[in-house]
Amino acid sequence: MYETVSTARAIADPNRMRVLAVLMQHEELCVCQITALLNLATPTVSRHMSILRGALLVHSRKHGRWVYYRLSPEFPPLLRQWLVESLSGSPETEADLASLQRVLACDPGEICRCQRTRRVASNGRVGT
Amino acid sequence: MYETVSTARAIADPNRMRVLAVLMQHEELCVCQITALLNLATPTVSRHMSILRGALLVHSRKHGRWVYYRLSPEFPPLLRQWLVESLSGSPETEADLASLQRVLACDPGEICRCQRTRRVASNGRVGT
DNA sequence: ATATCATTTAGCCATTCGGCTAAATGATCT
DNA sequence: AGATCATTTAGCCGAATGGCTAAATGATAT
Repeated sequence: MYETVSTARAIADPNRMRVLAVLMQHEELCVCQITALLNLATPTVSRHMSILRGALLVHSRKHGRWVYYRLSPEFPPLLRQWLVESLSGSPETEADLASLQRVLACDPGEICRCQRTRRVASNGRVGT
Repeated sequence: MYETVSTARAIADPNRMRVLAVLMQHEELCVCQITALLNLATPTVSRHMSILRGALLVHSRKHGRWVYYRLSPEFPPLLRQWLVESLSGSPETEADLASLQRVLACDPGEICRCQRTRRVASNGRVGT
């Protein structure tokens, strides 16, 4: 039963649910793409993804410096069906799928560069 | 989407999941019976149940001083199927179903009396 | 009307969660 | 080897969670 609870806890967060909804439509995304989608700090996204991985809902693959995430093959089918049924058409999901298209239009390297720049810029501005 | 998240949050707690698992087998239980099953303080159970009701997973019916809870008719069927599949056979669920039989063997008035007594006893013993 | 009783609400406390920044890791490229 | 870079880990902080006790509520029964 604790496995079931841990699965439920994993999906019981809006940002993690958004990631899952998107991964149901797109197969595979790297961390920086997810970061762009959720508009959160990279470490925050990384922790969310590790929670999803801990619950076996998501699987990660390392390729060079990039880490790609996709839904795990053992994602419970009924749970997935419920999420699809329940999320599809919601304004938030629609908006995320639109963002996804914009994210996919850039190459990942570009996205990372932007994220780095943004970080540095804000650091520079904050100092004294 | 926030409704979906709130549903997920509602089931993302072991004690609430236990209640749901039991209500899938027994249709209707009153608060004192659930309290006996979970072995928690009554107010704690009451709050858990109000969270489940808030997520529309559970429906309550008042009869005299007693309040009876049952699964809501609009409990998402796919979610329910997943829970059944995922929880059935787990040791915790088995144990709870066994407890359920013991609880059902008593009449609810008796259970309430016990709970009152227990409360009073512990209050009495703790003093000074 | 008063007392009793089942449940809920209010309020307290320790723990968990989710965000962030800074530092560590592990891989690539000069 | 050393620099650069994508991601993860560590650690901090305020908000939410889940437990409890005490008090309030709303219904019966005397």
